[in-house]
Amino acid sequence: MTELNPTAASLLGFLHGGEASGYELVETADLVIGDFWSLTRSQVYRELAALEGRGLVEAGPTGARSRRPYTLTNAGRAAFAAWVAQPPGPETIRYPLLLSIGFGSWIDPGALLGFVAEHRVAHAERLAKYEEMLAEPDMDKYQRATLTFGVHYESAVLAWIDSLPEILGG
Amino acid sequence: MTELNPTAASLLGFLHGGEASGYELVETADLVIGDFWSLTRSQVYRELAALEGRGLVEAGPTGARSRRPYTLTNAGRAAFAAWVAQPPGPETIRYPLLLSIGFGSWIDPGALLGFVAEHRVAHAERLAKYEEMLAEPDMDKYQRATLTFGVHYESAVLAWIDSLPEILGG
DNA sequence: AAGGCCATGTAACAAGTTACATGATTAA
DNA sequence: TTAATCATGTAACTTGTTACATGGCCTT
Repeated sequence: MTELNPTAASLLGFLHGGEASGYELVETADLVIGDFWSLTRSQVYRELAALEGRGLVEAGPTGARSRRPYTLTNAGRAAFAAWVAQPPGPETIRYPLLLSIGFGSWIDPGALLGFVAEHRVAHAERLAKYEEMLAEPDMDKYQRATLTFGVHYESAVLAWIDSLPEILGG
Repeated sequence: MTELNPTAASLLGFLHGGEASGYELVETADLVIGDFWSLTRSQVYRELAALEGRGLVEAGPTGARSRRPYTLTNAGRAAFAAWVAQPPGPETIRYPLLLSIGFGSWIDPGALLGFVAEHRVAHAERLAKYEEMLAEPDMDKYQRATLTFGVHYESAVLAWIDSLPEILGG
């Protein structure tokens, strides 16, 4: 039994909440883990097909708009349980802005600072979003933990951005 | 002329420093951008082949151990210049530990904190490494800027980790 | 001169992205 | 009742990963 990849495992995780179509799973995943685990529609459909092939999920009868509702099987529940018990791997970050800065000597200084400024806006917005969400008092402590990561991360990025003029300016 | 992807563009960037084999480029890239732009050997060879096909690099005569030294062409230099002038895209993060925490209600609490603790060690080490590197007085300001990101990032992760017992413990 | 290591590269596969297709709903 | 929109999915392509192959180099 080949290992589950984190994307497939997450789908199994979400299916614990009851049946869902691929489309709905994408929505849920985007909302719940999308900020630290990117995935796309096509991926989800492919994983669901693979999971069905392995007997970890079952598709119910096709409904309107060719909606195919998936449910967990017992094997799927077991596979998920085995997966969550494993230690998670290291994170990967791919940060194009850092490439721009790393190759900054080939860029017009004004343009470079412009890139950074534009970038800053998006981070400030996400930080605000996370803080707003955290204000919600009755929230699952696990989601609170992941949101708190978001706050720390975005704050760090903003602090770093604000330190750049001093580093690059001189 | 299709766009360059950031990996290919980075290779062109490094080739400004003179000829290099694929192997050497992997080493350089790992060292210089590896912490925020992961890439693998196979990718590099594939990109080099593609770049050669587009006339952006040229392979010199094959040497010992079938080493193939690549050099930039003028077209390559131009393509790189065009690429660095573009605004960089958003970063992507994939953080398996956050998945574990998000699905934390299915994990034994002790095991979860164990995962976190193990993770913490790696981050503390990287933070120390970055700080040590920054102590070097005569360093390119662009590298200093990217290293400073590393310091902010790792510090944020550590602070977040240290806040977890309070969030999850209660 | 034999054994192990290291530099170099390739091939096969898995995961991720982009662009497209289609048939319900809903709103004008 | 037609047009717009939305839910749903597929196909083609690009990127990323893992595992393997090979032959020069160094050490004893």
